[in-house]
Amino acid sequence: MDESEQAGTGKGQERQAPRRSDATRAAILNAARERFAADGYAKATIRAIARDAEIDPSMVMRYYGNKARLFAAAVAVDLSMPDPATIPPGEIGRTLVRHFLSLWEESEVLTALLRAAATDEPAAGRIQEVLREQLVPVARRACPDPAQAQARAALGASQVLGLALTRYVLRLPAVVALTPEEIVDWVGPTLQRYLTAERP
Amino acid sequence: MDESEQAGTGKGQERQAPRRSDATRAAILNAARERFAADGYAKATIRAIARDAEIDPSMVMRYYGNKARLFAAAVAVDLSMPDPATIPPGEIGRTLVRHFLSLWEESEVLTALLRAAATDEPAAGRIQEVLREQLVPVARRACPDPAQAQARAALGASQVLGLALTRYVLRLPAVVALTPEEIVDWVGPTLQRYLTAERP
DNA sequence: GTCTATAATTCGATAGAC
DNA sequence: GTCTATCGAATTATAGAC
Repeated sequence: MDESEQAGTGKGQERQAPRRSDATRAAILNAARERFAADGYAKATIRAIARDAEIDPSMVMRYYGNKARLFAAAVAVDLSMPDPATIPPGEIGRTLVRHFLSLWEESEVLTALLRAAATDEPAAGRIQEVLREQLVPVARRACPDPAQAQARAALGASQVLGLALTRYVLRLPAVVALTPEEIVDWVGPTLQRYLTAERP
Repeated sequence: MDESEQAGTGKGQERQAPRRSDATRAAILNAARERFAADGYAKATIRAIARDAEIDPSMVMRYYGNKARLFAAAVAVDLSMPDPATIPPGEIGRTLVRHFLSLWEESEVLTALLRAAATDEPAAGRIQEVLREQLVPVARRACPDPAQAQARAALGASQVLGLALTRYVLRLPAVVALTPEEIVDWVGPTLQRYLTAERP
């Protein structure tokens, strides 16, 4: 969260007195996340985001410059991946599935990023960065042959993103109907095998 | 392929003499598939599709009425799913993965449909139809408890669509780098388990 | 900081000449 | 069947008054 640049006229501001614009900026980001998650990058208009945030569209431009920068600010992602060393070896798959499910359900950031990535190349690039910086390291520590960590992380990403796609983006009824426990029971072993099993 | 309505002035046409417009219509559909696959529904403009097909944009409207109908015509999908009864029981997962890989690579129809579905609700609805009509029946015949066919098909769809998303839509380098053989070896057992294993 | 007005594009869709 | 011309709507983005 780096919303602390540009102090305008940088005169002495009270420590606990946030700038008047802070509330506005936060409202914009929240509205942007919702709209990007619901409509994707192209259909989420600055006008609609501003209407949701109950401000004037020109303020969005004033604070974030253009639509691409607003999107980038709205989808800053921290997966907070657990350290595989702290997980019982046989429970890595199930633990990761539980972690991902709570990530996707506690915020709309990931849904916004995934939906936008399907048609916006910069967003697809960000997903690639997130995987490389936050998922591959986990695979490297969890799998028996670190040289294969990239391939194993790729397979895991295909299953995790596929679950997210069908459940939160496409909302296929049969996938939405699955309970979190069913998902953990079925998909956990898949991740476990992709990350830790010997080569097939 | 039902491009055989509206014979214009329906006078006697030779059997083997296709209407002059047939070539144009086919060129439009091919260009539309490519553009929808590459750009998604919103960014694929009728103007760009017409330019690729080397015709006038107004012809697209004349033949297909509007953009939504053009898209529907361009993404008519037949998965040609094999009958599980003809597959060795232990090879169902691997056979299906091979089948899906060749489907996604021989045409851009599925990529176009998936990319559009992320931001266009009608397209997402079509994916749901395809799954219900063409994938669930396979699951019903392959799995031990037909009552669970929907859930098992949903899990399989999450993995298959996740693979397609990461490989053909997002083009994550680590997923693109996987060879078809590696994918069959790793993902085959996943589908096998989702479709045929006892409940976990 | 906030808002009005508008510039500059771009798109889907239509009308009509040939 | 094919093309020109254009309408009407929507968008991002900017300039400037208050």
